[in-house]
Amino acid sequence: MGETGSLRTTLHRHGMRVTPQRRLVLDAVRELGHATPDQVHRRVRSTARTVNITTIYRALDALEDIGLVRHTHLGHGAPTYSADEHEHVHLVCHRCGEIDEVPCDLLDDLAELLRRRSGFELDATHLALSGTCRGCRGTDDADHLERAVEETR
Amino acid sequence: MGETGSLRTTLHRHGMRVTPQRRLVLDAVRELGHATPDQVHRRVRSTARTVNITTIYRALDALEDIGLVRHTHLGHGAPTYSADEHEHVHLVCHRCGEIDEVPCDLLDDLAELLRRRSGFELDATHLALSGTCRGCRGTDDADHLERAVEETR
DNA sequence: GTAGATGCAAAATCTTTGCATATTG
DNA sequence: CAATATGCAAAGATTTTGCATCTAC
Repeated sequence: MGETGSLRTTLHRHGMRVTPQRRLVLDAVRELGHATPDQVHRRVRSTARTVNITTIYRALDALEDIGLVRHTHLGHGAPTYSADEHEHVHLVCHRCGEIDEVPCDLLDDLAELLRRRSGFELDATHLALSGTCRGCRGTDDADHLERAVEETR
Repeated sequence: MGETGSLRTTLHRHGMRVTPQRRLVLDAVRELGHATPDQVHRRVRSTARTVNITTIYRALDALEDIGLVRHTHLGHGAPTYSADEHEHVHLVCHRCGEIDEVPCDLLDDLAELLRRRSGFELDATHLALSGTCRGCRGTDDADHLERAVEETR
């Protein structure tokens, strides 16, 4: 009842209604960790066949408005949604596409720096950092090196 | 001839050809700082009316392949491309959409941390950090506070 | 009962692809 | 001349909108 209570009260506080579709969407997001609207749709459909993709988009928007889910852009494609409580920073390898997750508090120092320097309040729970993962580093370094050397002369 | 030389040699090294369209696209990206394919298209069109949006996409891909431009996802919409030399971190306000830019080296410590911890080589030049800008912090904080208080009881 | 949500179909975006033609090296 | 790039039209993919119907409260 805890989870449900949270959804119900949070929706009500914003003058929104509790519907089975919204419950299912929130459940799907929580179960999937992070997922695109399409993935959420598929998940929801496995329980309720008739739910339309339009409803998924609208439910995700609604849940995001009230702060129960967030979205992040992990790569080229569609945004991925995740539950509010599912907090971590994504490390996206631009080479192989692999996504690693690390705790948000690794960014505490940076957050403090940005706050002081620019008055910017970093939201580390939204974050995707791109770079090269351990596995790809060997090859990638070689590539860059070759290019850099040729470039210099 | 420096700029042009770089484009020419870099393209050639990858077995690609120098075309007016590619030059214009690269120029546009450099002039615009960061821009969506559509914005690049408009810019290029102001000089060469007939250049097709398809060509913009292909040119951006080509230039990205050879490392002269990169793209970042700043928000919901289209990716924005920027020139390789145009390095900075974007601070994207999820409230008002404003984009601030700060030097990459603010992330040096974090990069070192991630390298040691996860073997991940952070590419700070690709980066968009989301959060709340100074201007929006007042309102946003109030919002969160209200919500947090109600949530707790 | 009424405001708000859903489903469906259609439109709007954004991006990619196929192919004939044109251009670069 | 041969390999590549471009333009155009059409197809794909993703997301949004309009509207009639339905549902939560």
